[in-house]
Amino acid sequence: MTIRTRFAPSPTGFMHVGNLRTALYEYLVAKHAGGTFVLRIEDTDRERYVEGATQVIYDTMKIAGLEHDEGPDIGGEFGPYVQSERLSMYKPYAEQLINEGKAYRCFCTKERLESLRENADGVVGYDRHCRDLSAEEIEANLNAGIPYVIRQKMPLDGETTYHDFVYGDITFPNKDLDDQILIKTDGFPTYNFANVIDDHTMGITHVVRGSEYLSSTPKYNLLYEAFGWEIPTYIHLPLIMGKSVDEEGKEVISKLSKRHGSTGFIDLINEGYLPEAIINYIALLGWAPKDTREIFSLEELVKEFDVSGISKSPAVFDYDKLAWVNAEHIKAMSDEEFLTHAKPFYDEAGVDPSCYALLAELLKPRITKFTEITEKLSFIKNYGDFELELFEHKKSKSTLESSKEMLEKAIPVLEDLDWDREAITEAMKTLAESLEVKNSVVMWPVRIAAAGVSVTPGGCAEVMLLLGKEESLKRIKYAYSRL
RNA sequence: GGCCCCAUGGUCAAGUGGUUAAGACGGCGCCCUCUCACGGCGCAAUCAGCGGUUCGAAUCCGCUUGGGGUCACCA
Repeated sequence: MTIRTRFAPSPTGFMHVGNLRTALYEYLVAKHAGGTFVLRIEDTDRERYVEGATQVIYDTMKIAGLEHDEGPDIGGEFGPYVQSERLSMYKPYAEQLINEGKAYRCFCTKERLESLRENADGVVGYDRHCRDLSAEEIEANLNAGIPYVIRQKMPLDGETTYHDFVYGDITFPNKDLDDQILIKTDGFPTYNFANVIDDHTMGITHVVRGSEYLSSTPKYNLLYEAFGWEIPTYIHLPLIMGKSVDEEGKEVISKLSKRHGSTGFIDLINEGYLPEAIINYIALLGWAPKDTREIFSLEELVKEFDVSGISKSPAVFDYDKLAWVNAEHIKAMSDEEFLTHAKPFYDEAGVDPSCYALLAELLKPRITKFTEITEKLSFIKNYGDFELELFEHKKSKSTLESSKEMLEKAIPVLEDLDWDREAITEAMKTLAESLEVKNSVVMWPVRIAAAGVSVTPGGCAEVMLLLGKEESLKRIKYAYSRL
């Protein structure tokens, strides 16, 4: 039997990383076993419909690399894959249940249900008022055109146990199960009902979803049983949590949501995180490989993923670790790949194309996100009357006096030099040697004079290479004049 | 509040009766070094508590505590 999993998002226009992580695991569960990954759009809530939101889902899946085998855009033999196009098929299933005495029409008004809740101490469900209406009453209500919903008859006693692949056996008392609504007044199915019908008719074998569904799963199973359908394998995932601070300034941990900052996939991308790094990181939230490896490509995850590595406890989303994973992916890039990402920032910083190779080498170990390039290279365009104290550096044995002397000696040397890395470095070392001082005594002031800032991505030779011979000498002479 | 789930350092986590309780992020220190990184080395930091079971518990059981989830004509 081939494994079939599905990702069933609602088109809200926003792909939360929690949803993406669920999609990723669904993809991995299927692909690791050579199975099929299905995309289904759950758009039954007409009030929440957002224009273009479905496209956001396609785009996100594509950027993330989670390509589905069946879906609204590419078809498949179990279509349609958009719930709103399947609307006509749900009600007959519910009516079948009514005929078999497993479901019933409920004519209660919303007002009645609300008052039911208001009068209760705690939170209680429906009082099953319409469960045993007589045939005459039903007939009369129907003839009077009173709107109704269809509810499932839950067993009144006993308990329901189901097995989850990661949480094991879970048992619920049946009396706590509400007579859930299957079909709404408007004739549309509820999410839970449509889900079961769709999963079954689409041949889904493994239901992978967040653990917030743990407590509604018995209801799903009772539905499968009512129809006599085979119950799928359940794989519930630990929740992704976020840290935030409440009104009293206390740190609280709760299900990751918008209040925790950038939690949308696109937000993260805009902040400079790589899709593959995000995928890599969220794969590690709630799952651990058999060895201690942490950096994976999607293909490698498919190969290494194993359901037994999924943990049960919630995981807090850690931006620091995400940043580290991102940096690791950057370091592993080829120069060509690095350039395609860095190019926009190079253009902004005013980088000469002849420096691309050098920059790849300099920047790869120095940046966590590509967006940091702008700041790292700002010295190329910006140069002014920086504080002369920058020339003083205790460890490098550099002082204002020594700096003045070193620049004076370095200028003529630099002037008739072939402008390449080896030459510059060697010349500076030779100069230091001839003056019987440490390398740093000459290199420090030269670098500071050229860059105008104390922190640069590279040493004096690299900085001057990025600036070019003319600009470098111009700056150094100017700095010398200020001393 | 009822029900369900969870519980190893600040965070992610390995561990399935006998280990000096891995590893990673972050933090701190040292080395390398013309700055910053990278890299290398090292340090601090964890089995929530209490009872059992056992020759022996992070590992099994119970209770307590703590955390989370869920209780819609939303998905």
